[in-house]
Amino acid sequence: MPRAATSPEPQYLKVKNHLREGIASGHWVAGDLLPSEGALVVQFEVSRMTVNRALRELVQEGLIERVQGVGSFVAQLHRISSTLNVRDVHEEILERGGTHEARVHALNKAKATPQQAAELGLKRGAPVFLSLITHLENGVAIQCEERAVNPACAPEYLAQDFTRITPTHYLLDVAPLSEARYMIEAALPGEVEAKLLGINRRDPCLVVKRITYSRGVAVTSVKLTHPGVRYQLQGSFSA
Amino acid sequence: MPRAATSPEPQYLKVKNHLREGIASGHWVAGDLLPSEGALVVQFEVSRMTVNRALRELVQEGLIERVQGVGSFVAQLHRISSTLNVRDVHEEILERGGTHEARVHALNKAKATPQQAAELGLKRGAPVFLSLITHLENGVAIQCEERAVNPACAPEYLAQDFTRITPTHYLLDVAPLSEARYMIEAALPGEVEAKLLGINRRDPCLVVKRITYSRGVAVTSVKLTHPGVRYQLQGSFSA
DNA sequence: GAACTCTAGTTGTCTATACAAGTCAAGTCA
DNA sequence: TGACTTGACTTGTATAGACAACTAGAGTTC
Repeated sequence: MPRAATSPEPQYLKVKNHLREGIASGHWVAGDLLPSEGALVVQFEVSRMTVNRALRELVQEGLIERVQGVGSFVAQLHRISSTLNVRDVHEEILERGGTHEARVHALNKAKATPQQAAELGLKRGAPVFLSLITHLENGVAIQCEERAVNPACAPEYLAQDFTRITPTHYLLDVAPLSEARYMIEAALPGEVEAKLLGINRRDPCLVVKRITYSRGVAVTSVKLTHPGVRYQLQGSFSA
Repeated sequence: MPRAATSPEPQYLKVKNHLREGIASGHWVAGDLLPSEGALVVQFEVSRMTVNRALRELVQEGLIERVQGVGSFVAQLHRISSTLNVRDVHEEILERGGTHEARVHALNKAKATPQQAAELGLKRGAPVFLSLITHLENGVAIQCEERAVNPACAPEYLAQDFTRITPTHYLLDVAPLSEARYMIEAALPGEVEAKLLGINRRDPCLVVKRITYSRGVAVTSVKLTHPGVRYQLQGSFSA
């Protein structure tokens, strides 16, 4: 049977929205058994593949859970999860309509400290590239970026002009991102960070530590220090 | 044609992994044109629906982008995005193997301050329910929870025993979650928070502010203050 | 050269069917 | 009673084909 030709909204979305609304409205609550694929096929007069796609996507969105042989259930919505974007600061500032300026305070080769070696999977004392850069939005420092780079992944790192391209951007170009670990905490700035950010050592900072991997190899570890008074992470979540 | 009966890994996953690995290995880099569905159908000897599913899921994961009439391309991986779970503190502590204890310091009705009214979409001076609770992990305070609740959404809020069930959990039971906004920042604790958390007023704190909505109506706004030295948000991301 | 048409190739959606695999309860048999 | 079988129902995956919507480039016409 050919589909209704003048359908603006795809059929699978109709099924999906029907279930979504039923959950949002409380018609089905967490744990409830939803209609089976077969029942939805009859109700919406579509093929099972279409219903199946709708349900698979709802699983993917975390709204429902399915058990083979049993049925589909409304998921426990007892967690508020949201996509946190840890983004290139340059793009982020431009998106806000601000101007971005980077100041390179250090860019050199050094022997890895034990911590750096552990984070990057190098031998203690092996060479690493280090950079210390502050990022300014409309002339005000909002991020202090302390970075250690695995030389094997970006041999030309020291030759870059980081006032023109951010290390994040450069490294993503050089080494395809495959994995990242991050940690967010509140802390007081060190002496260096306080000076570079132009803040008092007692001013709280939002610190993001991140290690990124490419093809299973640690490329870089970075500590991003933001003045708490000038920087927030924001986001929203929609069921 | 029947599928190969003894296939442990589904066909669509084979296609998906092939493309994923090609991207991770740098065989295709950001912006590259990927093989068309038709080409993959020939290469893997599967139906187009199977290839299509693989590609749709890769779009969903942000690894590729598709343009109708043109082709499929490797996405710009210039953002590290990760699912941030802002979870019920009770579950979170139990998952770490710790013991959770809640202390209710206040639980009362009051007139909404202008800020509370604005956040919850109420009239200034309208009644709101307020609670002030600290959460302890293994006897140590790790979170101070200051909450304002829209009475229309949870009329029985004041009658709950929040030493037994967390407000987060109770509210999610009463009002199905549909949307949330959050903000994460570093700040110094107020006098009350410092006292309740047993920390110095100069100790930096990780503050999460969150407003949650149910069916478009604001249910609750909450400010969660964590001692920076005892609490971190962590996560990982995998392409 | 500029505007238009046509066409091959691509993705987006949908169908009808099929078999595999898992669950559960009713029925059967020792 | 207890162990086993059977069958109905569910989801998971896969197929072969179809039409729609869109794009880009080649070809045609003016």
